Amino acid sequence: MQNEARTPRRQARGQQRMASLLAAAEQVFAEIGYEQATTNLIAARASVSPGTLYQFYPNKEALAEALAESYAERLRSLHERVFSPRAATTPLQELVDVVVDPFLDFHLRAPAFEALFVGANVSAELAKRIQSLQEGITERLVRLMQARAPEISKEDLFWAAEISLGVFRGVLPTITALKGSRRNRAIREIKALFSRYWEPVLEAGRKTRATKS
Amino acid sequence: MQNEARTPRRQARGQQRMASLLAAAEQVFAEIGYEQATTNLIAARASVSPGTLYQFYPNKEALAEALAESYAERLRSLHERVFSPRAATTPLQELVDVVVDPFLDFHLRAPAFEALFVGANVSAELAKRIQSLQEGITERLVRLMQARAPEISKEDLFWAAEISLGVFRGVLPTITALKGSRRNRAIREIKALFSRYWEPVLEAGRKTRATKS
Amino acid sequence: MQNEARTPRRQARGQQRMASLLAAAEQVFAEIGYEQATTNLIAARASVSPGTLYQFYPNKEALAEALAESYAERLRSLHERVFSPRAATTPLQELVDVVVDPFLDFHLRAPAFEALFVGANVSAELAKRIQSLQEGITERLVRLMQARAPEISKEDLFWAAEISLGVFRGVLPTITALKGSRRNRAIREIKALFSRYWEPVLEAGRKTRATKS
Amino acid sequence: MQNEARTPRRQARGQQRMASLLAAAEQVFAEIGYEQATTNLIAARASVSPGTLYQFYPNKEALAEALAESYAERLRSLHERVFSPRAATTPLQELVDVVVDPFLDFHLRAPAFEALFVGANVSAELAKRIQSLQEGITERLVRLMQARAPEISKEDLFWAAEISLGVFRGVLPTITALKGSRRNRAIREIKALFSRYWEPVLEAGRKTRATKS
DNA sequence: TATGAATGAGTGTTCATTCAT
DNA sequence: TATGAATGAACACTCATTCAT
Repeated sequence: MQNEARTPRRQARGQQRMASLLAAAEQVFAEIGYEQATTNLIAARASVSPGTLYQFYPNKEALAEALAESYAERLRSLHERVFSPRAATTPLQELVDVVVDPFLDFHLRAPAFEALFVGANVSAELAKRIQSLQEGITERLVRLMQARAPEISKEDLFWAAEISLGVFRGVLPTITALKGSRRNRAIREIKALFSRYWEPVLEAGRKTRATKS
Repeated sequence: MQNEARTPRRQARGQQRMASLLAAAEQVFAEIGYEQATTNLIAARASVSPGTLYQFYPNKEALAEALAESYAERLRSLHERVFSPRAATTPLQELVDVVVDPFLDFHLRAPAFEALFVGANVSAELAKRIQSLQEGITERLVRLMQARAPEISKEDLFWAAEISLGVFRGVLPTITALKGSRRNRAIREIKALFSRYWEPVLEAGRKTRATKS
Repeated sequence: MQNEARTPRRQARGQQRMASLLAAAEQVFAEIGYEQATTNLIAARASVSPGTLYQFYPNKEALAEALAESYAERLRSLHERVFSPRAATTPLQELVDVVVDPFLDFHLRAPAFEALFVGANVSAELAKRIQSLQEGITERLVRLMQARAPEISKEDLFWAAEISLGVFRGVLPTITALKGSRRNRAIREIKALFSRYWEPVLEAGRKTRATKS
Repeated sequence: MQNEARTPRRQARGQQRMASLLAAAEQVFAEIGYEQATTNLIAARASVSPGTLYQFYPNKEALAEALAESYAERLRSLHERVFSPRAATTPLQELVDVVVDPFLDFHLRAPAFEALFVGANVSAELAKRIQSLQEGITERLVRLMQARAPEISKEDLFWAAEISLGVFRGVLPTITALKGSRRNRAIREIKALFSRYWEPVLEAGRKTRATKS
């Protein structure tokens, strides 16, 4: 009787613990990086003992994995919103907003993403999953571009996407370090950059087609 | 007589050791980052015992400092070459080459630059010197842009420079990870990006001026 | 319910560990001195791993500090017993007993006192606290002498106290090295010394006063 | 020819090196103690390389041994001066001067004596030689006392000597720490102590004998 | 003879992980 | 389930001693 009543409650409490541990890990990874983060610090941040942490996550990397999984989930929903069929026909200015804003928003809400995804010394398995996540983004971006500029070779589009993502990663620290109007100024600048960079790629064909029709 | 011959030879050996230790440190920092790098590993990489390392460098940070000093020196000579008065009048395409190529070359020959200059837990003193190095680059870039586009506000130019450097940092890993023709392709792409991004900033005024004359 | 019972037990274990680590440190400091003592040796003496030591004491000096604190506490209670108002009127022979015996007892139960308090390379803070402890003893002794011999200058009393403490420190190793009846013989001798040394200082006035009354 | 000419010169230079190394070791031992002293520091103090130090002294303890030997030599000459037959008949006040002053002088000129002779972690062999040195002093003192007070048991005299030496060791740091008039004041005090302490031992018999005769 | 580079075991200390309670 | 004490290998760094020159 009691067991039947307790179990779900216990499980609920367990879920909460896992969530708060994960939140603590995210904070700590974001602040000092994956390798520098200690499991004792994460446990303390979550106000539990180290033993408790290990009851829910078998080791430090499991926290990274769970975080990566959560990020992957959020990225999936992001992709559905961003890379919709509509994106193929949106005007460029708007497209930049439609792509950049959600990604920025994602990164601001996923502060440990960079810490985990660049240079973290994780197991080969996790590294592979992380890589496939990144490649997933590239692929989606290539497909979006392809839909808008079918006359451009897939290879050219791949490089444009690859570089675009590099650019995004590069300016991210600048943006997260900024606040308020200065952050908005930086965001305007990076959007201007993408507009100018993508314009010949994504608009050339459209103009031609527009002329033709 | 013999003494005069011997002493320099021993000192030469010391200089060589310092160089090989620094090279080992650079390798290791680049591979696994400053904090993750262990002095024992660096010593082993240089095929000496830990004690030998400490005969030449009093602590781990001294290696970072020496490396930073060497990088600063190279950056100074880079700046002189890149930010010459001529750069104010070079055609944009050429300017991109003139700016991007040396910086790329520098980073390819300074593999630990990123590891040291981004997020390494170094002493306040070294951190300050590193920051001033970075700010020096931004400043030079702003000044170069100002010379070409005096009609644009200094603030706008600052943001353009800031974002440009972020972009550069962002694509660097992509480029260093590549080899041969694929690397060249990526470099072409990033140059295209800079051309398109800078064009309105740096050419608008020039065209106007050209028209006027 | 269980939690209330369990937690104190764990904490009790911690208290025991701290005590046994402190005892081990005291032993080792006494045997080979503060600087020569290694934390690994102390941990081994307490039959724990080095990590355990550091769970309770953040560093080697913290052990010295805790020991000093414990010694200071014992000294305070010693002072209350020894430097009572009664001491001003006790006959000299008895006074020697009343002063020497408790101090001897204290040192025999505080074997690391000398190792810590003479020449140990500790932090400035701890060194200051130790010095104030020592000065406290001198001061108390001077005050006691003053109560018995108000006609003698404070400076003379200060020197008598200073030298007395030096004497005590000097004979301490001799006494701790001895056992049984030989130790008692040495103690008798040192008491004879103090009697003869203090007699002119502490009795001259008393006799005069006695004669007068 | 050259060899015959060189050898003495070389040996002379070697003697100088050994002396300057020994002086450096004495300094360093006195300043930071035997264990804390590093051979590299001693070599640097003598302005030679570590290798040179080891050319003359096979290890750190050899320096201590040589120093102990030098101290033993000085002690021997001290003994001859102090423990002369005359000492048996000198008035007590004068005897105190005759004994205390040379010993104080010796210790002020042998600053590493204490560092070496109390608690230094040296080989059993050296420890034994050091102990025999100390016992030599006790023995001489006992014999001197015996000459003055033949009616007192040898055991009592032994304890008086033992404690006297402890006293001396105990006040030595106080005296070496002082300078000028304050040092003289302290020396007066310690002499007063010895006068009062030895008086019953050394004078009782004399008075009796004087009365008898 | 003199140098100073080289060694490597040993310091104090940290931290991912385990385990008794 | 939750605790926090316990572990021990590994880290940055030191130093007595050796050795090539």
